[in-house]
Amino acid sequence: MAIFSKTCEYAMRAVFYVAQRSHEGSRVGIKEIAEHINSPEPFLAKILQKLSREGLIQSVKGPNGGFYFDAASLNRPLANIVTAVDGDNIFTGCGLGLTYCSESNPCPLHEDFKKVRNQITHMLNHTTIGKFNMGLIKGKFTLNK
Amino acid sequence: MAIFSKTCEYAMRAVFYVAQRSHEGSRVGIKEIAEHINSPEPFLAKILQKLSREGLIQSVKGPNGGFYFDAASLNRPLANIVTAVDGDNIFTGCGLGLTYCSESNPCPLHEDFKKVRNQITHMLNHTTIGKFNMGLIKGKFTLNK
DNA sequence: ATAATAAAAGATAAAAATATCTTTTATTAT
DNA sequence: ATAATAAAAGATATTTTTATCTTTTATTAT
Repeated sequence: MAIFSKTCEYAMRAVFYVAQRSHEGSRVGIKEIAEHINSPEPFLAKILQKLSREGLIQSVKGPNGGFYFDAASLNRPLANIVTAVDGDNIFTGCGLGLTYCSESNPCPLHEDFKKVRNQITHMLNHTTIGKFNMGLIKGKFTLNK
Repeated sequence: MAIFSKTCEYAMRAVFYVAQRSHEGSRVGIKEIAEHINSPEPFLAKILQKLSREGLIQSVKGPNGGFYFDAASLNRPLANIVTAVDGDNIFTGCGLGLTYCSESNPCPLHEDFKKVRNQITHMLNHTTIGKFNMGLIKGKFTLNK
């Protein structure tokens, strides 16, 4: 069991890949994205459709079409993507799955778990979609396998 | 999507409840546990059976039987429970789900994600199964809903 | 206008996680 | 020994997540 769902992992990897290609001035088709991030193509299509509907990623149909990010979108935090595909439970939920748990009425793990959530929140809010463009272009990172 | 699976949430809540009752000198049946932590009884049974097989929780069959923790088990870290039910992906896995990702060949999120994992690892290793017994007995915490 | 391209949408399928039910085995008290 | 109790084990069912397939719609180039 991983921290993020498969859906979310694919979404994050796809977003990083599309961001890099957008930075280079290209649009990129589903097939190419799926190949480069090693995800099932039709499943990824569904994920990107959702992001597209929410305006988090841009797309155009037809020849030379594909997905891309405009300048504003490249500066959005990864947190937006995670929320869109997985909801906000990871930012706010109780570690023991208790609904009563809150700052004023904490569960046993609350204080420790809060630190974990804060770390996740910080990470996802401070990672912009375009943050790794240079590293990806330079081949410092890869997103497949 | 929560950090831990439902299975794992139930396991942790159950363990805390049984620990408290063990501290009081009682064994406790599946039905009572399930009621107090608000989990489906037969599903919880499977989870506890697994923990029992691995020697992480003690049990006796028959009248006056039930689950309990011996002194040694009360001092085990919660991490053992999590590993038993969910594996060790949460302690070691990559945030983007990449298998190549490692300290020497990191993915883009590696450094930030490492902090998250370390926080989780620390929390689960420093929380013993019996840690909240007093808080639970005094009614400072509850484990249902 | 037409053909080609690629995303969007809708319907369906497979796998995994979650949940339930039934039978068996071990233990205790009588 | 017998009856009662409670966990263990095995088989089955449901739900959610993950994955696929087909049809439609929009865009571009000719």
